Amino acid sequence: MCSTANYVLPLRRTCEVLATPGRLCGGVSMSNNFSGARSHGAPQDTEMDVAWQELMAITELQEFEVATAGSYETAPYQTMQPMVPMGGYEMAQSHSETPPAVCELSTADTYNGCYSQEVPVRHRLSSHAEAMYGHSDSQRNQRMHPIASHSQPLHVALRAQMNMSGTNQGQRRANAGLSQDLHRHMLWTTHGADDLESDSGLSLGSSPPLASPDNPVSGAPGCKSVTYSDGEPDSMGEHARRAHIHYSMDYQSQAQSYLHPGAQTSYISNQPTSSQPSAVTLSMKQGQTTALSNLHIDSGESSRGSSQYNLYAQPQGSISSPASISRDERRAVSLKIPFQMEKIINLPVDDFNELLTQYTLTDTQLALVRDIRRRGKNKVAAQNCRKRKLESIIHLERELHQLQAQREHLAQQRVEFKHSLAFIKCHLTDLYSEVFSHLRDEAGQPYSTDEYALQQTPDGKMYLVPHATMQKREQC
DNA sequence: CGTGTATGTCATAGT
DNA sequence: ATACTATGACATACA
Repeated sequence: MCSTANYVLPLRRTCEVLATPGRLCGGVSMSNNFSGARSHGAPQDTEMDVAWQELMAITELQEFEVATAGSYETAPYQTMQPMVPMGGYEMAQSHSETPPAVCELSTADTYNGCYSQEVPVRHRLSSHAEAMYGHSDSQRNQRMHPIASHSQPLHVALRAQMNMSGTNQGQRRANAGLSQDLHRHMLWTTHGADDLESDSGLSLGSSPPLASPDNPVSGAPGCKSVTYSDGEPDSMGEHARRAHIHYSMDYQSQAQSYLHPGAQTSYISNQPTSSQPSAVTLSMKQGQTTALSNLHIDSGESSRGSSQYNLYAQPQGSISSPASISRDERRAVSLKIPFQMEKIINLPVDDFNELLTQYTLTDTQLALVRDIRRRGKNKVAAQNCRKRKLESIIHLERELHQLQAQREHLAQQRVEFKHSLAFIKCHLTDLYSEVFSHLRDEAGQPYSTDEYALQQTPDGKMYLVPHATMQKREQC
């Protein structure tokens, strides 16, 4: 067993730091943080390493080391501005894993300067982050309009997402699309409908196909083989669509008359002449925009979509005045559903059922009404779902930016700590040399740093220890 | 004509 | 069991 008493060299007091012979008291301005400091020929280097290890034992620094070593940064955000050097330190120094051997920072001015700038720098960092990402507190608390302030990254993210799903889509469309089309084709063939509805608006399972105006109800009410298709020629060309304008006008004026009784359209010509298509079309657009405004939850939406068709030969690019009614509305008209679409969709279920009891509806009508309700609710749900999705993307982007700013801040702190540590090491070296220079042996001669080293015990006492003894002790 | 976006619809799981 | 909601996937219109 090795004991301290065996190798402690009694020291004659040669300076004020020696309170008792053979021991140095903690009067020296050495911190206990460096209690493990020892000397092996080159005392500075070894002690520095120990001190360095202790400092790096700080959790935050370790974590930062890991984070830095991970190099997980994403390419799109590599363009962040370089870290702002702290005080008089250069960034190049921050990447030097080996502390400077020569203390160039051993002036109090430099040391103080290192921290005196911390607050301003933090402020600068914060401002920098806000400038980069627009994340002032006021903005954080305010609901962002999608695409407004993050249009580019949002679109990038969205595109990425859509592309991802699109890839999947492409694979599925080959199969699912084929099977669905086949399914539809069989359905329509079965029901004798030659007017294929090319989009997915056809209810495949929830209700039977119904009659269309083009294909007048081939069966009596309740006949399961009829279809409520509006006969919308989805698959026909624009020319063919325009050929249906006459029919559509009558059809929709009828829709206006009792689907939206509150928006009677005196401007609608029940018998539009082919010589006045433009004027009639314009009137229809305006009237329907008003009449249908209640149907669309999100008033900002255009009429685009698979179930709303532009039958009125709108000039290309003019989408500001949606001029179509939904397919379900036309279906409702064709089956003479005596309710407003808005009521069908938005009434509470009890009121809705009560409404149904007030009329005698055929199974076909009933099925259509329920499908209209389901589709209407689902449409709103889809709109909300997409809004949430966008907001979620925005939130994640914001979080990403905040984390990047935090990372940058931690990098700054790391630079600060490194330089502080370098300074402390230099200061420690100076103190060590100073203390050692004051020590004298019994003959009044100074101790050689090659033969002795100062060592501090955990209780703060300082000992002058021969190197040979220390080596033995290490072997114990 | 190909591509991206917006929207409606369906299917399905969960509430 | 029924109605409703949420969401992925698909289809379509449009720019």
